[in-house]
Amino acid sequence: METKPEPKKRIRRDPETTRGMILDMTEKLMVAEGYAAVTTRRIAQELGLNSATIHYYYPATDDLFIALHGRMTDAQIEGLEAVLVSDEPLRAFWDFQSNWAQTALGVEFVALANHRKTIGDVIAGAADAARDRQSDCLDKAFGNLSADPAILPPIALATILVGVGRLLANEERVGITRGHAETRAFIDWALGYLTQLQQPARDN
Amino acid sequence: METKPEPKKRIRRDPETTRGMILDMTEKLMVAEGYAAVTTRRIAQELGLNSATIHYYYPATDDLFIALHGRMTDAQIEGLEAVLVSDEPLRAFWDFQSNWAQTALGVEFVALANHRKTIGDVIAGAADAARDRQSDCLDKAFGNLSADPAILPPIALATILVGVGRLLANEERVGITRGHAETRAFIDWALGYLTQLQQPARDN
DNA sequence: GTCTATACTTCGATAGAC
DNA sequence: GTCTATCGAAGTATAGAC
Repeated sequence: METKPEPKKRIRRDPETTRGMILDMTEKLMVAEGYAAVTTRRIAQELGLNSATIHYYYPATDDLFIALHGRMTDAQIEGLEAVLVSDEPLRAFWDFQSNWAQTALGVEFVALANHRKTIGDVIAGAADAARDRQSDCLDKAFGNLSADPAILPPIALATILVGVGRLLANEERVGITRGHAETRAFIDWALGYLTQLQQPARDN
Repeated sequence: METKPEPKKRIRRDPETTRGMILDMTEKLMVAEGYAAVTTRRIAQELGLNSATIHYYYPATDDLFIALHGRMTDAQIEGLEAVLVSDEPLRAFWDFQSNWAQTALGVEFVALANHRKTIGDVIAGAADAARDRQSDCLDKAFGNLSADPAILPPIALATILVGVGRLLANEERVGITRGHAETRAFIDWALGYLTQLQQPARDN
């Protein structure tokens, strides 16, 4: 006996609420299962929505990724503002980079950029801008972070901290932990050293 | 007028040759377009083969990834052996990590591990072993690389160089270059400093 | 060892009812 | 604004001819 399934209730929501729900779920899926797990059907299923609804807000899947990337970039800038007003800006920057949950998201976007050339351009431009922003942030908070500023300019320090932070976050996500404790210990020591180095210069 | 297409010629190859061709193409696709671009049909098309042939050698797609990962790990170990006999092992290690073409491949595998939990375990175990190996390598070539070995043990240095090297290689692949020159300059300086630090200790 | 052919699945995207 | 329904493309995997 085939019984015709009841038609699903149509719940009318505020458009911005739905947009937010969709982006939240996209982010969740990307971090937990990788960008390839993001499909309009999967998002709809997780949210109890219909896949056509996803397409209503984001006509193509690329639109979805680009929108989420924009939101991520905004959040990153906000986070950096907080670093600027911290007591220990350098350490705050490191904590932000190495523990920030969205580090994993950034890695997924780089991988995605490699797979889909279309959105690669968008992401590449935003990443360059973000590094400038990171550099400015360290610059304002610290001036120069070495006896010889030519040796370790803020932008190089930012790049290194981002690189190491990403490796740790990314590897820990898949269960790789060898060498991580030793690395964190060294970074911790180095940040203290750099801060100390900066202190006398500030007094002059 | 429908004309029946001529059946394709069946070329008999040495099995190991075909296996190599398949792995080569898989690697090429992963590096150029990301792991999501690796499909049995795509590989077959690029090689002028039939997709069923791919399944003959690697029944499931996961088998293909695992086989390639094993080959990559072997190549990595071979590369490290070369580092051991270099005049400047530390610099050789860095060159190996930051310019090595297979860096991009490693990143794809981490992303893949996140997407497919099944092969994630295999990859995680191999990555831990590889880091041990890297550490051994630096250890043998250098003993301890800091005035206080507790500060910067070889495994931490290996992790940092891998992290920064991967970030640079990975970003350059998608056109992100901000801060890279400054970072390379600093790493270059730091490696020289560490080598110098090591020199007197060797003479004692 | 390599091919043809096919069954089954999942995805993106759209038309149109409500 | 959200649903049903559907098309077409692309994927995995297998059976069986050659």
